[in-house]
Amino acid sequence: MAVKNIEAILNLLASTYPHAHCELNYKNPFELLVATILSAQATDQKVNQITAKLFAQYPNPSKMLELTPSELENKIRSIGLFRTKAKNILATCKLLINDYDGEVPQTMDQLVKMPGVGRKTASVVLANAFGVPAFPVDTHVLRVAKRLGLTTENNPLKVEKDLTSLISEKLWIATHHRLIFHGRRLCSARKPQCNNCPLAIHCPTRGNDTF
DNA sequence: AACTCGGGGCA
DNA sequence: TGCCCAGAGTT
Repeated sequence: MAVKNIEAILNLLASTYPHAHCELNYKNPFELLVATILSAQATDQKVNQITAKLFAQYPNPSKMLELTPSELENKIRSIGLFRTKAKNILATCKLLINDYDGEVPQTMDQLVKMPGVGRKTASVVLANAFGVPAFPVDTHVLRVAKRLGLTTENNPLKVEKDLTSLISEKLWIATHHRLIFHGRRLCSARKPQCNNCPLAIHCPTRGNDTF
């Protein structure tokens, strides 16, 4: 789809959020993969306070597999969905060791086969850990992109197609992070602060919080 | 498309 | 208190 103000919107996002970045703490692709699995429906802040201790003791798949499911559950219990996430993380570690020599693969097809890894998580790992062009679409991106008129779709994959065709490849991950920051600060799900929004002049839905 | 998982965040 | 959530998987 064509968006007349796309350049202006991208420039305003860049100037408003010049330092937007991945807020998950990690030192290697494996840590980012685990942290991103943990981040589903949880804040990066909560994930970081868990992974700080976890990664110090279990920095790779084989170390992580020294933990039983219930032991790992107890270490991540302070965030939600802990049983599912513990099971998925351990299953993913086994897959990494069995099929990838303990390394994190660098393609979307391989990553989304991992338990607990969907397209959003895979995109985060590809873009942030490997510099592979990818555009993670989460609920913030979904909501903000739709409000800004960058897409009319509701399906995350279709939204991703719209955004990646609309925006130059080298700006994908930066724009992703800027949309996240914007979605948390001003363009929140409830009561968006359109009065203080520097993008309002270009926003077709400004003042309308029903999107 | 509509569930389920789940403790935390926030009104 | 009672919603909703920085997704993914199953039905």
